[in-house]
Formats: sequence, structure tokens, C-alpha cells
Amino acid sequence: MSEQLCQTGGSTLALVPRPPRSRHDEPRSVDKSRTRRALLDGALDLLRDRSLDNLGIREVTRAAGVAPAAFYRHFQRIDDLGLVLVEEAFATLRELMNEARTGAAATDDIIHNSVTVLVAHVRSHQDHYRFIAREQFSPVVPVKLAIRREIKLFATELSTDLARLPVTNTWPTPDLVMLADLIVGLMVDTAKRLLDVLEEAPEREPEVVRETERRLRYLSFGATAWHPTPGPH
Amino acid sequence: MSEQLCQTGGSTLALVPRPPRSRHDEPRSVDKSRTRRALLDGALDLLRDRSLDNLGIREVTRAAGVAPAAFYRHFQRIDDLGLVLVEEAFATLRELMNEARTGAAATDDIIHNSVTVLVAHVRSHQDHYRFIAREQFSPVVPVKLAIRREIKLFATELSTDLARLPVTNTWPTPDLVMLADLIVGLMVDTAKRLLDVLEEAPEREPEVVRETERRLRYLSFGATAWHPTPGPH
DNA sequence: AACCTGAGTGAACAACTGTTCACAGTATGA
DNA sequence: TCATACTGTGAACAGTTGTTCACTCAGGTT
Repeated sequence: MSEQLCQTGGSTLALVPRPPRSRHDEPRSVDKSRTRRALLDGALDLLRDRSLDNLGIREVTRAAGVAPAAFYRHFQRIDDLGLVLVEEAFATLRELMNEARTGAAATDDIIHNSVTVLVAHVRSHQDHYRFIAREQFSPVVPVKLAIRREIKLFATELSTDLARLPVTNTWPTPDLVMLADLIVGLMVDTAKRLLDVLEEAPEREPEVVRETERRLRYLSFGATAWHPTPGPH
Repeated sequence: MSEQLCQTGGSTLALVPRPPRSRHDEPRSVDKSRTRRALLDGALDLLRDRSLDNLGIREVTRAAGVAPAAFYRHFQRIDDLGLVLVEEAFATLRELMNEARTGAAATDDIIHNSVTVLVAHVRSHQDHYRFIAREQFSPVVPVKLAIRREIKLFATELSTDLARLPVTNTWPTPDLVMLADLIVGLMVDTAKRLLDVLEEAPEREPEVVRETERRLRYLSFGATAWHPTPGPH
């Protein structure tokens, strides 16, 4: 934003030799995917305090250190870039899922372990989580839909995990899905709180952890009292 | 967007008599608050498929049928307008709260009644609910904070309501607040689902109602099994 | 060697933005 | 009755935007 003064201070020096963007003999494809990454990273960075709805192509290219027209070599519209970000963010989320699963097997306190893993994960992937949380309500419809779909998918996966737990392994599927949805909702809410706390009062992080554990425990105890739906109604 | 051709087709007809905006002798104040309303309404309307972050002053004045400069007679920045919308949206929400309360006293099935009232309310105040749901993650920080604050307040109020219920009236306050938070989370989630359903497949509304009831019931049964936190930990 | 492909460039376009300005016209208070 | 206060106006400002264009020039191919 500050160094745009290299506009060839003179007058008509526009026919300058034009610096080659790749001085080392990289294969063509990696060179292309490099600016693609720069665009994605620049965008994600801007999205820290901007909504996708308001993300300009020029802004993104500027953040990526690339000419505006270059954008179109990689994406048609800003929506497409958004969809790729959704993909990447949920790849991150699945990472979390795996970490939590392997950790859970090793610990006796599944809840404590899960929450700890979640919090650590959110802390080290703040941008992705913020993006998902915010753009789940995006006016950019395709992105919104993609996020909703992924969340639903995620909840389904979680429900099959739940099916293996002693408390719930006799439940019918719809009940499992419901519980999974509630848990996912709790996760999103936790991410939201955590992101705020992290950038306003990081020392209060343990508070969020404790509170989340409490809620998750509450949801679990609910499972004890819950009478799985047998017939209709 | 299509009728901007009234740009005085001639050349220098700019010194036209200028039509008086209020032909009837209205008091000055109501005239002012009328355009203020037009601005707020126009903005809320645009916010149906735009984020506050991306809401332009010119757009708003255009939607309100008013010159761009007029905006500044009422608000300094777009944020201020946003804050007023937050106020109004939560006024709507409190309306809901009252409807639900008076209804609950008359019915034996509190849960069914509450959900019904909620759904009806969301249906007839879609814009407000969409605004709250979306802008709770707004990059426009003051608006985001205001929404969070109001939601927290709302949860607190709800928790005092819960304190009067037979199942929970022995609970310590923190537990009540937790349950209230979970319920508010469920409400927001319901509003989200409902808004989508309403504009994509309205016939599936009863489905959302049933599902929400189920979840709310689950949370309530949890209350049965929950062992209120006695000491520390 | 010569050729082609295609990623990245800078310039140009019209369209739009936020904000300020002097001004007009009226309801209000003297 | 006149003077004041104040809401709304249109014009103007410098910026910024999305998108297209002809172009260069390196990598890959023949």
C-alpha cells in the first residue's frame, strides 16, 4: 500500500526491458501454481478484516504482488477463488478430525482431549476458521452453499464416530446426526469465541477451554437421559 | 439501475426550480425522520444480498430515493447506520421473547409453543434475523461487538426465565447461563436454517420446526441428567 | 534451429465510489 | 413579519474498481 512510487518517476519509460518473473529455470507449471498460491494467500490475508463479498480483484492481485490482469489466468471470478479457499479450509478441518481421533484413542478423557485439540488447531489456523465461520453466511451464494455442504458432511462423519462410543452405540442414526449437529454447532461457536479472545485478550483462552468442556459434557450427559426415538413423533 | 437517463437530456438545465421534498406542511422533525427511515429501510433491503462491509453510501441513498449528500445529515459513517439496525433488530427479538413468554404460560407444551413462535417470528422478520445472523461475524467491528453484546444480554434474560422452570430452578446461575447460551445458539442456528429454507424450499418449513423441537427437547432432557457443578473443577 | 503456448504485463476504458461544497427552500422562533 | 436554522440538492473532486487489450518473453515442443 505504501510503495507504489515505482511508477517510473520519469515520463515515458514504459518500454523498460520488463523484468522476467522467474529468473531460475523453474518448470512452467510450478511457476504458475506459485502465483496462484500468492493469490490465495493474499486473499486469505485480506479476508482477515474484509468479507469475501467486499474482496476486490485488484486488492488481491496487489497483495499477491502481481498485475491485475494476471488474476484471470487463474480464476474467472472472485467466487471461484472463494470456493478454493473453502476446499482448503475444510482440508484443515479434516486434519483436526484426525488429530482428535488418534488422540482420543490414547486418552481416557475424550472430551478434554477433543477440546484441547480443537483449541490448539483453531489457534494455529485462525484464518481458515475465521473464513469458514464468517462466510457460512456469505452473500456470495456458491461459497455459502459450499460451506454448508461441507459442514453437513463433517457432521455426518462425526456421527459415525459417535456410533462407536459406548454411550451412543445403540442409537438410531437420526439421533446420532442430531447430536453430531449440536456438537458441530458447539465447535463453530467455540471457534468464534476463541478467535475473538485470541485477538483481544489471549490470556483468557483457558477460560474458553473450560467453558467449552463444560458444554460438551452437558451435551454428553444429555445422551444419558435421552430416550432414542422409537416410533413416529 | 435502469432509469438514470433523467440526467437533464439538454445541457445546462441545472437551475431548475428544484422540487420541494415535502409538499404538505409537515412538521420539520417528522420530515427528517422520514428520510432517516427511508435510509434505514433501503439499507436493510440492500443487506438482503450484500454484507454491511460492502454497503455503499451512494447505494443506500439511491435505494432511499435521496441525494448522496443527504446521508451525512443522519449518519456519519455507514457503521452508525449499522448500529441503529442492530438496535432495531434486537427490539424485534425482544418482541419475540414476550410473545413466547405469554404463550408459554397458556400452553402445557412450552417447547412446542416456543419453537412455533420463533419460526413464525423469523418468517415475518426475515431481514432482521438475517442481518443479525450474518453480521455477528461482521468485519465492521463496532457492529459485530454490538451484536455480540446484545446476544449475551439476551442469553442472560433467558437464563432468568429458565430459573423459574421446575426442572432447573435449583440450578446455580452459571449452569443456567450455560444452558441459556446453548439454547440461544440453537435459536440462531434455527434462524439460519429457516432463512435458507424459506427462500429455497418453503414447503420444507415444518421439517425445520420438527427438527428444532427435537433438539430443544434433547437439551431439556440433558437438564434432567445434568449434575449441577457443586464445587470447583 | 525455429515455432508455439500461455503466464504475466502495463495501459486504457467507462463506471462507480466517498466526501465536500455552496446553495435553495421551508418550518420554526423571534 | 422577518431572520435563523437546517434538511435536502446537484455539481465537482480525486480515487478506485472490473475488465479487456495487444504485448513480451521464457519453457516446452517439434
